[in-house]
Amino acid sequence: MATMTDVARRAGVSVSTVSYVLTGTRPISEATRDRVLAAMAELDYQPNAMARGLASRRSNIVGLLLPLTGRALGATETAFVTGATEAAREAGYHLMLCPVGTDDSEELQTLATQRLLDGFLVMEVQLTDRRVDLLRKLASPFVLIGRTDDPSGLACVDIDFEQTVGDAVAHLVELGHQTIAYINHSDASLASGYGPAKRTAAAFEAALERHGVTGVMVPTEDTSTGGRVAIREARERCPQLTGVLVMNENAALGILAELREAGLDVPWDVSVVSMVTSEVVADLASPALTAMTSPGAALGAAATRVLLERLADGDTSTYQELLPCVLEIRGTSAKARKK
Amino acid sequence: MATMTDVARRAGVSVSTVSYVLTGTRPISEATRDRVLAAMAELDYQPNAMARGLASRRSNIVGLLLPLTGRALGATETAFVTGATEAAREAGYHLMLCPVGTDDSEELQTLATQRLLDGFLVMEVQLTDRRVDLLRKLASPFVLIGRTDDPSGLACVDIDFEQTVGDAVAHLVELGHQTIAYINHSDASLASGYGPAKRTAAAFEAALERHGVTGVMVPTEDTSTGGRVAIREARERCPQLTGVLVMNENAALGILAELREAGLDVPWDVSVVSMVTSEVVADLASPALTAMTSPGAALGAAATRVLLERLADGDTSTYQELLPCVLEIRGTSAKARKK
DNA sequence: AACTTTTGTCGAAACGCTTCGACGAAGCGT
DNA sequence: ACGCTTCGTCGAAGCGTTTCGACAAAAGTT
Repeated sequence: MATMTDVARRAGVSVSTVSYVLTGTRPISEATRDRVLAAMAELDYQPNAMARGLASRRSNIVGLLLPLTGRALGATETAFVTGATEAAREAGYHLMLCPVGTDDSEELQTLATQRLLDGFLVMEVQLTDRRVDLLRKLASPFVLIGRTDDPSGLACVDIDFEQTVGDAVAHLVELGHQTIAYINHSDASLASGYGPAKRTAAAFEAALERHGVTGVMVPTEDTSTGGRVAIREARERCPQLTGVLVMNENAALGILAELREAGLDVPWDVSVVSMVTSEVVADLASPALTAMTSPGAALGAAATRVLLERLADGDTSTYQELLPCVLEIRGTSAKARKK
Repeated sequence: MATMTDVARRAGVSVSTVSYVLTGTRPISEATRDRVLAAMAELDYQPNAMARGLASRRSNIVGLLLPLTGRALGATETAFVTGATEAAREAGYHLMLCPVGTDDSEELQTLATQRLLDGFLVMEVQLTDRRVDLLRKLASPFVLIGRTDDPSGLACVDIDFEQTVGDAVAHLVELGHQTIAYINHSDASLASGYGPAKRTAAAFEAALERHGVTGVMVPTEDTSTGGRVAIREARERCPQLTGVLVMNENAALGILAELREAGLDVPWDVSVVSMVTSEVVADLASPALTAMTSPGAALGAAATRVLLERLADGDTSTYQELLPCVLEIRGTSAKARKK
């Protein structure tokens, strides 16, 4: 394995010159640069990442804090991860997956003080999140995917839930639906202060009011069965319901099945709009789900860009970027039947 | 940030002694060890990962080579990634996601010669895979998830497709199904030599013969629509067909929808068994899919363990470990109707 | 009792890079 | 032609560890 010293010797220059060619920190004459570059090529030289990291105090690696709950990642999260990874690579950075529980401060502290990572992307942010306090204390640069209840002083990239719910409800109302159910995440998420659950709940209320239509919110488990149970409950509480908004991809499929078995036709009897849904899952359903497609990859890429920017210029001010899910009309929404 | 020198000074020993306490490379007296440990605790000392990596030539990071095709990862792949990550962490290692195309040798070479990673986990292995040759040439330790056509001299961990297909067909035959369709991956995958596609095709033939039943194989796209098209074709070619084996989760849902719309009842008219399927997706379907559940997380963990073992003892001999998918009977398979 | 080993510790030399200060050679305004 | 800045390069001092050789003291071997 060739080292910088080898390159320097071969090019007839000093080690520091080689380093300057590599990093561009100081001007180098064209002639010298060419000689150095040639030497590198001939020797198949690759800078040693560890040595470089030690000397420069930057690893060019960012960590992705991802609480692995044991259950699989949804398509949205996956897209996020891949988006972030790609964006990092394009900027010459690497992405390290860090399966650290939301309140495993021990582990996170170790990770952050090891100097292995230049900064962090924080996923699955809670409304009050201990990781945020810790990272702040340790002065590690980080960007949240999501928001705490008070995002001042933080850098966040998140889905614009208010807008998304608003657009979804608007879509249903435009189609003539006057009674709309919102199948949210579970009671437990709501209680634990999970941001998306709380924000969408509020946004749903607001949207109903704005359009002067009525509706119910039913929290439920993020599973197919959860969807079945929820739609049953919703129809009991609101028999005249013709529009359904559902937070969870998995629940959406359950809802479709349950409605079909109840002898109701989707979209003609009931329209269903699924939120924060990936294309893959939307297409799995029959008919394919009309959905608010989550900008998973875009979110990941945006978050990464923001983090890298901040690493470069040391900026630490408040920053917020909200990306809406975009309405993708497929087969589960249609004009409401005349009463 | 405290360094080892600080700890040494505080404990009244030399730096090397502190290092020995940390790494256990040489015997240290109980008394000294305690003093050092105490000093570390008082100073909140954390070894610097870069310095350690430079000096020891090991980063304690393994790379996961994952061709990101742009489309999202399936549940199986996701489980694999999380399984690997967890296993690595338990052994004091980190996992880095490396989105490197199957034939982006350039990128891989850079990655491997950078000395950032101690070894590689290789996903999405092709029957003839250039990455394998490259890693071998560079003498980078690696473990394949999957197999090349000639796995001699390699370390592989893979799904036992032969066994899995065998079990699935056996299940259908036991239920009395005499004509079985196998909906495989696409023609393109087959042509490009994608291992799972080819291996299952062969295993399917063998299983049919073994049980003396008839069947067809239909390759198709890994989408819901793909499943619809394929089942239509299968029924045309084999009208008496009552059992379906399907490789792809997404296609499985399409098949269910198509059969339903054709007025056929699953499982009573046709039984469907989905292969290499995750629980989440299986439960999404109505009825829930009878499936060969893929051991995603277990595979990831196994691969990681093998890799770390090899890193530790420098072993480089052939190794192969095959994990079967296990049959999970849910709602889409039942006794064949008497003719 | 005279040896060899093992144990516990130290000092110093790497590991392969970045970065700082220095310094001659140009380039420039006057 | 005189200082002044800018350019291009070098040497050397880190960065924070691990690891090697050395060595005294303790423990085993005959």
